[in-house]
Amino acid sequence: MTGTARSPRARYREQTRAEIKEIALRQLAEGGTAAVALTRIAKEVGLSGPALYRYFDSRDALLTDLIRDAYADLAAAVGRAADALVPDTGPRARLQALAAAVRAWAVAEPHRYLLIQGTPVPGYTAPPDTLDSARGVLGPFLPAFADGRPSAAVRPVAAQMTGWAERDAAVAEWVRRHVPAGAEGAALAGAVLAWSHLHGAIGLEVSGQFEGMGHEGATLLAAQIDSLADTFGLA
Amino acid sequence: MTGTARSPRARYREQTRAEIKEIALRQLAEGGTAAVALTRIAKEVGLSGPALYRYFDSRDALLTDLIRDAYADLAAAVGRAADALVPDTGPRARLQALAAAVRAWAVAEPHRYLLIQGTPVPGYTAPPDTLDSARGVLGPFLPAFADGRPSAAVRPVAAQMTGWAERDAAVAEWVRRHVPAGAEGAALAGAVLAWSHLHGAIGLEVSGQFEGMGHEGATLLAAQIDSLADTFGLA
DNA sequence: TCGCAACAGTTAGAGACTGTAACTCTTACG
DNA sequence: CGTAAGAGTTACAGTCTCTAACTGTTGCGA
Repeated sequence: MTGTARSPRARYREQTRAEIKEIALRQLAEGGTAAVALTRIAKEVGLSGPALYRYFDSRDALLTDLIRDAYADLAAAVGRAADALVPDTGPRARLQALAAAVRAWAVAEPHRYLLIQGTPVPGYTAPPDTLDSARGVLGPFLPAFADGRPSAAVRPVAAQMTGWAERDAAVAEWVRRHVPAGAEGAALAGAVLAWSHLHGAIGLEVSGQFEGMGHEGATLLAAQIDSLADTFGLA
Repeated sequence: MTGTARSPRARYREQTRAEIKEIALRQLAEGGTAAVALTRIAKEVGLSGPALYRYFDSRDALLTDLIRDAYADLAAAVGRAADALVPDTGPRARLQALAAAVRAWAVAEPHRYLLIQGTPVPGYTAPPDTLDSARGVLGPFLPAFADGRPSAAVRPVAAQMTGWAERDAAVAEWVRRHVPAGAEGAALAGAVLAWSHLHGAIGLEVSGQFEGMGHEGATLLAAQIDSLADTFGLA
């Protein structure tokens, strides 16, 4: 690996950065984004205030790093779930497994999920690599739709997605890494729809809007994913 | 109406509160929740700092008020859309119209939508009347599912919803106001699923995650709602 | 081996913000 | 018309981000 162990100084630096992030995550879990305060982190790590600016350009930079980490972590979780599937898993079961993996990650670390999905923090500091990160999460979903036959309801989406893949070479290349040629539109549409379903069901659950009702979460998401599989005629 | 004009003092008070909220909304639109600052509001309204605490107990109280207003506004928009439907509108068309109304409101005022759907602000200060507010938005969706036949995919959700309605009298009463008896489970399931679909598609669009792709938003939501109508066998 | 540049850390402080305390002026109303 | 409630004020304590200017340390090349 690159960057793991260079000079002793660089190693120490990485270690301190990691410690800062760890404390920031704890604060995030305890009080949301607003509770992440550099001064308090500094106190906890035994440094005095401005020293943290040696490690992060600003509070926003720290949060951005946290966001990137969360995306990577989620993508890894999804990837692990995909790898754990037995080879002859049907597309429907694959979909359910991947969706469950996303939800499990989100429920286990709600604050980190909210960090990803909520409005970033200040204005719209959408980092440019957000799209790539989303691709990392969504990639394993693509193959499930390779043999899908989109119903009339979602065919307009598939058409738009085909157009997108034709215009954007990077996207086309990404899709082609997961899916045989010819199925780009359907696969993309399926992935985006899956994303939207995940965002809806998990977002509601994680922001605690399912308090009164006998908590389902898993049931709701499973139902939506099952419907999605129906919509694409998956086996 | 009650509370419109009482004493001259009370009237002035209401006026000032309204002015404060107006400025707060502008700040919200310009820089997100973090940009709403009492001191700057005070400066703009011509008062000096702590005077605002005569009108709002705290910054959070102000934001909570903004959230309540946003919910009420959205519910009103949905209600208006429902009232505008011609009497013999089919359930599928009704669903599409209501969903489009929600999306239109959200796209017109993204910051207010994010205020509603995102993590409130600090921790989880979920106001107790959030559920009622959500009901106000969701109520008009219920009748669309009165004659619905949930598919196997969503039947587990309907079952859970039936159980919920049996346990929670307030919910049961609310549902019964919109839907004939016997259809509670299906109607509730449809409404919650619709909510989740809306949350997913609109949330992604409003947080700007659809940048690269040929912007759809409306297409995606329409497709999801159409699928939902399929799932419930709506005409 | 030594010198110095890059690095890690410090204190001091400016500026924005939330919220409290103590006080004064004004006005509605009994 | 006297007074209590309300609207507003200044002063201030405390938290936070971030900059400036300075000091101590370390590792690396000459």
